[in-house]
Amino acid sequence: MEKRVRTRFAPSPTGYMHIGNLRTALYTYLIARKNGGDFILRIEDTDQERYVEGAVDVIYNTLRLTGLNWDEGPDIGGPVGPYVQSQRMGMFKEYALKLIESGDAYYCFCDKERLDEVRKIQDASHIAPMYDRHCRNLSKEEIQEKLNSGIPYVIRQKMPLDGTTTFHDEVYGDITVENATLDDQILIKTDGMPTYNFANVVDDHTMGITHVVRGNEYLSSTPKYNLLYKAFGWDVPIYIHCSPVMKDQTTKLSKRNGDASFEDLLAKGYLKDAVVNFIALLGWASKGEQEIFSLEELAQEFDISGISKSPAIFDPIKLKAINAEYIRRMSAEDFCKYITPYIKQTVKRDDIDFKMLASVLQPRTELFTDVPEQVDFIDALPEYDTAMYYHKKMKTNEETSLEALKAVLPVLENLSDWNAENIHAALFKLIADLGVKNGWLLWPLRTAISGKQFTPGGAVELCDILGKQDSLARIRKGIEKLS
RNA sequence: GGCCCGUUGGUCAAGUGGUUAAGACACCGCCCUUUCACGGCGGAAUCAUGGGUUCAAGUCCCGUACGGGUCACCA
Repeated sequence: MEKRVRTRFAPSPTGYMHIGNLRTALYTYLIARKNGGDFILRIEDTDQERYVEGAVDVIYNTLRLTGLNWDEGPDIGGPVGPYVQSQRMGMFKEYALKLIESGDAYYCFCDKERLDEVRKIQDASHIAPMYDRHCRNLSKEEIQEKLNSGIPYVIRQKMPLDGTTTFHDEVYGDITVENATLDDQILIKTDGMPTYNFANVVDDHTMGITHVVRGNEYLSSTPKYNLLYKAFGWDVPIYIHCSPVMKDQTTKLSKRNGDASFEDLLAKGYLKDAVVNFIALLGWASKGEQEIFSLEELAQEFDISGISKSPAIFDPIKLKAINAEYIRRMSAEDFCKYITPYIKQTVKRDDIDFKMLASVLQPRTELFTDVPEQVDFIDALPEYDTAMYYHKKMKTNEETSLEALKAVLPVLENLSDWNAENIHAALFKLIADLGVKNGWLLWPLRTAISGKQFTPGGAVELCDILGKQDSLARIRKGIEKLS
């Protein structure tokens, strides 16, 4: 029987959800769901110096909001807890001791000064900085003596001195390194606590993790992990290393560079589902040509073989396009609900039919935050230049526009039942009567009532939205300006 | 610097030895149209580079260039 798939997202609580991290979480989640397995959340909080208040909540909130629901985690528990790394600290030393017994690790009593000295010499002679294995071959007696006299020690991994180590990664294929290039890394620190590298391996194994998904900065330490699994006699997990999300050709997206975090993107008006969809596509391609996916669809479609090796540049323009696609696919009711607060930022008058306004806004909204500016002409007619009445293709200019507005005014004044249908009928009858092109009449009208170059909707819709009184007042204002 | 990894249009990318080298975003043009959008149609635009293997190379091998990662008692 196949082993049940178990994946884990193991973030450090930094108080900030980086887009690259969220993408890793997403892929990790999707692999679990696709295979009917478990998605586990483990908080790696052992770096006390980086401790940030409320940071764990940022992780919970982001995962919940995006729908990346975990099956086991600190808040809901599970069979292999605890799920907070700082609460697991007791178990690691005995694992390290086992490795000492098997000859895969050793005590090291070197102090900081000696290590610094060694490093300095290596630097000076341009040798790769590495522990010089000074304590690797101490006799049993020497070790016991130092232990007895209470000299502080660390436990280091004993790397093979020759040969090679090969591991397989689902994205990068087989990677082989010379064992001689592997440092005898520290497993247990002077304070008895494990290093990340050690804790990670032991945690992943004891939690039954089958697929390790992480950034490719871990590619170079993976051989050491593999040797650890081998030393313990444990099954090596399936590795999936993901290339980073870039800001441009040479720079990673990062907090330091002031790049967008997930929460920043939401604040900028992006829909959470659009962001998730976009980052899924950043470094992964589906077999088919579909690009818009719900989380459920992604869980169906996701395939590790579609993950790309090369880094992907975060393109805000593409994100915006996907966001616009999500907006267009919303039901009219939902859109109206979402958009109302944004409209209200600039529209204070209470005689506006929001439903109607929303319906003209929907096909031309890419970002909710663009809306306030789009509707800023509704409360009051903005100051505008009469040059706007000139339009080459419409064959209009200031004179023809004056003529057009003068013709329109009485017709609309006499319109008793003010709605889009009637306005349309009246205006097109006038156009027919005058024997002019639609634009000759409608371009100046739209200009007069909006004072804007671009508007959500044409003259008819705008008249309807603004109401009879206001529309007529704006037309008179236009006539005045043009006279 | 040592080691590891990567490189298909502006961007995301398909491609697994034989393709007119998909598709999407962006861009340009046209159509629709009362503006802008939406929608429809079309266009320009890519295999980093040099060798080799092969009847045939974006695809396999070697070198070069460029970019990234990693070399902590951090995670």
